[in-house]
Amino acid sequence: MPELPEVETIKTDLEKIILGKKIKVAEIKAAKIIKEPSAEEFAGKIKEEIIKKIIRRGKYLIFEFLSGKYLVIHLKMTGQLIYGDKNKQSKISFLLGNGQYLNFCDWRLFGEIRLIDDLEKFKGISKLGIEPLDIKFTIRMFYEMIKKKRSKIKSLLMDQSFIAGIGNIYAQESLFKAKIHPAKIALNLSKNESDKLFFSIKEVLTEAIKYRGSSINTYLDLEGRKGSMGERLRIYGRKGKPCFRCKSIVVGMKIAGRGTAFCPNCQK
DNA sequence: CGGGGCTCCTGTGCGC
DNA sequence: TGCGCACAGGAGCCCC
Repeated sequence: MPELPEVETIKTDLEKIILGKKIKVAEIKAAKIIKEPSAEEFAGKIKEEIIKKIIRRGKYLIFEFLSGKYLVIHLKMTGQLIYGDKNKQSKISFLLGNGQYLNFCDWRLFGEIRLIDDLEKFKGISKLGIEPLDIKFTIRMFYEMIKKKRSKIKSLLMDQSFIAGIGNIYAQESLFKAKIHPAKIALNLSKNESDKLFFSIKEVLTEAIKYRGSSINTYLDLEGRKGSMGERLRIYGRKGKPCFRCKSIVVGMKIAGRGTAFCPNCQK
């Protein structure tokens, strides 16, 4: 799914077109995506809400309404938000005050939408760890955090309660950039490795935002366009191909149930 | 605490 | 050609 850079791209695009607009109606074709309240209640409650602010927290996209309520969206693996005409594949369509639609599309139906009164009462958000691009996330803090952990470093990077927003693509990219083996136990990283990984995370995420995210399979931005970060990925999906750095054959393994590619020569 | 497996879904691609 | 399995950007849950 969209990870932090993809959600951030949608967020900044949304800010340009949707602030101050009203949601007239929500048309619900796949009720299972609405997690709370019930789909019927959701449709009734969201009418006439006016969008005051757009927030990203981890991989969550949040609409803050003038009323003080929040629309919380998680795109999971294949969710998309497409703005414009009504979209045939749309699972939830929001008709806006200007006659345009915000379409939530999601062929795997893993996506989640909630309308809630209090953000912090929602566990999915309250348990999230630090934002990796926040200035409060420091090199010193990162080392303090990882030196207590016995888990594999890649599992840790993808743990949303540890750091919010990194998923399977950018965890692999950050580790490749820092030349660290994805299965290395976190507390065994040296201070130097920890520092390299810290900068790699920031650089990889920043680059991915600059190039508007990776469109490996399904991710599209608000206008239905692909991001160009996919062409810039250095390790994700390259199992069996030569490493860009040393030409060794990239290998794959499963970590936390997820496919993981790494260079056995560069990443120690 | 950590990790493995399964689950929610649909679609694609590969090996036999 | 056809079938069945593995796998896909997420993450919660159970169990060990």
